[in-house]
Amino acid sequence: MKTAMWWIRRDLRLNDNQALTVALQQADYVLPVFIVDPGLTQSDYVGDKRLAFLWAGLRRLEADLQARGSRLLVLHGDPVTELAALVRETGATLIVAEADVSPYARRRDQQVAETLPLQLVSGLTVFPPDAVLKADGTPYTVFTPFSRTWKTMPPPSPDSIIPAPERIPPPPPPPTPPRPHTRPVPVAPALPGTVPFKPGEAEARQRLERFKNGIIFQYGDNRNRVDLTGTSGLSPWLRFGMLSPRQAVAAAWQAIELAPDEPARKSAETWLNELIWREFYISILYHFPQVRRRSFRPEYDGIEWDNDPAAFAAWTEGRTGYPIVDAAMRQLSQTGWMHNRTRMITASFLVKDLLIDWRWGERWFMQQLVDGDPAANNGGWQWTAGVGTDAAPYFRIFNPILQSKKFDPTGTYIRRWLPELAAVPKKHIHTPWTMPASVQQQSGCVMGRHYPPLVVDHKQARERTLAAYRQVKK
DNA sequence: TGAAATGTTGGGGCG
DNA sequence: ACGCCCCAACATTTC
Repeated sequence: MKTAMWWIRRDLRLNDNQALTVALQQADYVLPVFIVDPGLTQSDYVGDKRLAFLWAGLRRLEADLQARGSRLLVLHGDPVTELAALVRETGATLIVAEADVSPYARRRDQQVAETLPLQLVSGLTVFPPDAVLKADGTPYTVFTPFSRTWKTMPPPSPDSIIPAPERIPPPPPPPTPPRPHTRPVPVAPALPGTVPFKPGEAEARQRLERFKNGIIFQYGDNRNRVDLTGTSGLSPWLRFGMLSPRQAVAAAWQAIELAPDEPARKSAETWLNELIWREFYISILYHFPQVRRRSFRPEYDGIEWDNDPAAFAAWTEGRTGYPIVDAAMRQLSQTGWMHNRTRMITASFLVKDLLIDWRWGERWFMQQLVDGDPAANNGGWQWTAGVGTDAAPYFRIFNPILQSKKFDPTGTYIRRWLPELAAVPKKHIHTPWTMPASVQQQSGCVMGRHYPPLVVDHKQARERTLAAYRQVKK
């Protein structure tokens, strides 16, 4: 009788799980195992909020496994060592895992595969990165042609989504007692009260269903409005595979077909495009792993950044004096999530107003975001900084005041995250420094006392950045 | 998935 | 009546 391990990494789901399916097909017993790898949990690019979501997600997965006659084994340590020991103890002849693309994950899996029977299975994306290539066999570096080819490939239909197995047969108890370092999921700092994410695939499916039947049809108009619920909000679940990309894409196609009118159809297509952006950046990280450390266009690594630690602290703590930036940075540190539009605004502000290396911002986002994903986060930052694939031209600089007026027209978002501005009149909400002294008194928001002065003047900052970028251009 | 600077046009006030 | 100027509104170019 054959035992396979299902090595869980970022596929915390029983539905539509290709790795689990392969393990069940190829063995009589399946042993689900998660390894708490200090190389990951103690990285500079990880933070409490994402870890807490992961631990809570594992507990949920454990319950789902127990309902199917199985259990979750959680090991702590180096994956190569732990898996080798576990193979010895259980006599497992196969380890199945969903392939991952980050340089760390690929190095790790390569080491495991040198000595152990590791089989990697697709599932992180709808199509594996090797399957979406230009006619000459090289990878795309521009989004639009990538998405065109991607869309010509057969989409996942609703009935191709693999249902959760009814039973996952556990291996017979091992002859030796469990090793002492086989411990349960770390009792993590519970999710801070303000982090609004309930882990698990049931929650993910519910949210997808709700989104698919309503919000998606106004996505085109509302997705950029930071004061509305216009986005899917599914990123934390996608990040840990509590929702499979195939499930998301199948839902998008369904919505496209069921759309009542043309604008609704366009809206659903726009959301599908966002899912394709995710696949694009995963493909970029796979084919160009060096982007993790360097700009995709290396000439831009010659930029003379200002990198002022005080300015960086003002940015991280949400006290730049620009309300839209500060509101977003507080939303991030309080909830572990930020609206996509404000991700662009705050990123542009760090790079092009403060002239701070985009990697500083990339790291901070990874430390704060529950949905922090190396590929998408890196791609987004390089895009904003104008140093990446298909990037915004370097001279495309967001004006934080105009962006604020456009995408938070009533100031609702600002007031939600910056209570000190709650009573500031609409006229001044995007530019509180323009309040006359009497209005400052009335609204209980005195500049310099209740709210900080501007850390930089946008107009001057813009000129400085254009000069710095021009410098390396020539 | 930008914004600022510069150019063009045309209506209206006014001498 | 007419030309001049101002400037809003829009278009184009530039960063």
